[in-house]
Amino acid sequence: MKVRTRIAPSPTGAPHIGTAYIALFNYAFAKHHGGQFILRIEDTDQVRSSRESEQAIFDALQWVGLRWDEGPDKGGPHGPYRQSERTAIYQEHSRKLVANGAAYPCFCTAERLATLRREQAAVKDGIQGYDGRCAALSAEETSRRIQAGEAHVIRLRVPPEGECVLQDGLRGEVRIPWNKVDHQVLLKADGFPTYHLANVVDDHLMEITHVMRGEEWISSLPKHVLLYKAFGWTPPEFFHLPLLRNPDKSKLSKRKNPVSILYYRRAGILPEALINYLGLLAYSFEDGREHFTLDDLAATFDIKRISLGGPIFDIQKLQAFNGRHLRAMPSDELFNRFKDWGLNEQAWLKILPLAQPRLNQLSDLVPLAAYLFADRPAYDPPALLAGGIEGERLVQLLRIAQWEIEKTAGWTLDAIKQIFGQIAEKENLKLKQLLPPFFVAIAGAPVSLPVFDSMLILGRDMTLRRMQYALEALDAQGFALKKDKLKEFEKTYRARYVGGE
RNA sequence: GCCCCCUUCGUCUAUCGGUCAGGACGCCAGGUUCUCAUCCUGGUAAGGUGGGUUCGACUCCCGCAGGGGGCGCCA
Repeated sequence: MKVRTRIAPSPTGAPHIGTAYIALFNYAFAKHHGGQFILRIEDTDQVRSSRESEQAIFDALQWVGLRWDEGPDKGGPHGPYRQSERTAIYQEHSRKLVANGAAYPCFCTAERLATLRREQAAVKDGIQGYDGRCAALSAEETSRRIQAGEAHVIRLRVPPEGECVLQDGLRGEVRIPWNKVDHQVLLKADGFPTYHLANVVDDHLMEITHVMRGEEWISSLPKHVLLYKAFGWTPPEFFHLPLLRNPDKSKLSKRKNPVSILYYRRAGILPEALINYLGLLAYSFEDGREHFTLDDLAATFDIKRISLGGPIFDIQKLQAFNGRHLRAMPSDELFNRFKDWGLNEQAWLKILPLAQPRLNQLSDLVPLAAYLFADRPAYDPPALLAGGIEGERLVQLLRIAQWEIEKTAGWTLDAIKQIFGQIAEKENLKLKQLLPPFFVAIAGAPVSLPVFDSMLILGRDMTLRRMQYALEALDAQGFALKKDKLKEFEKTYRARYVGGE
């Protein structure tokens, strides 16, 4: 049997470091067994998915050197590799499930479900999940309502009792009572599949033999094996890998850590160092070596050597490994790395028009532009407040800027101008009043090259990171929004910015 | 609240019942270096807890505790 593994990211937001981490093990396993590694884009969430983000995933995975054998950009015998282009396949499979009784149409509205959830939450010790109302509908009523054009989803029929016995390649047997498994929606009212249906159908059709994915999926494994069974398919082997964590041990999140692969690239992390570090998390070589390449990992990979405690993503150690790689390089190679990284003619040609009006001597240029090549610009935290905006207010403004920056479709000068123009307007500030702290956050000083152009040059991920650095600097001075206040504020923000644009 | 998973230095990990519990990052100290960094040497620091099983448990089993994940027409 030919080994086939896959990485199946969702193109929402920045390409996640966790994607590279899971992809790494899938890649290593496939290559170790002379098999194939497939990239599939899971863009069934029409609202959150974007082509821009998909492209960023391609770039990020390519950058770290995880080459896929089949994927949306290069095709293959089992395409299309983008789930949004496979809806007919899912619908057809969904029909099969309804026909053989493994699934059923459900007409319950979002409101009823919300009420149901609220009621269930109120009952202590109560059961959770769909109550199965539509599962009991007669065939006549069901078809009559469908004929009438009533909106409906397709739900998975789950055994009412008993236990689902699962096999996880790392943990062995896992048992989950069926009555704890929800009647999962498989096909949404818009005709798009949910993760569960699309994932199972695709993994089978794409002949995936080994599924290595995040541990967060283990509790939906019963649904997945049930689906394989309902289709009459042999399930692949499953391996649930431990999740990357923040220093506080929660699941790695962008609120607490930079998670964009592109940020690390911009910050000057070498792809081979990132791979080396990621491979060190949850995995160890039998011979104890700690410095290795992707090829080394693939050559010796043994999935049984994955350890199960969720590793904390430690940026400091990543930097230490990066430094070792960097220092070991011959100068000429290092020089080439700098050029690839962005210290090149192209970059200077972008910077020069901004710097030229400010030059008196040639020697002025590099100091003026230094912050564009830094990770964290150096400044005294109080400098952020010099513009006159009070600390807590500034925290709010930085947050708003982050949310708006994440939300915006393209990263262009116009988009950036619009973001800050809008913030100034909605917050009742002149741009001139709003911007000083942003100059400091981005450039490290209240005067610098134009800040919007700087953001454009730095890129979205690095811009976001500098907002985060500024928030940290403010936090150190006692200005921060605590968890609940932040949530509250985010609601206010949504109402003002997202609702009424 | 319910279900599932996990548990060795601060952090990443090694250990296939018998080890002075090893390595790496961090930190500390010393050496090299015009300074700093690098590099080298040394040090610091760990088996959550209570029961079993066993001649012997970090290692196997059970309870508890702690941590994490899941409980969406998100993935």
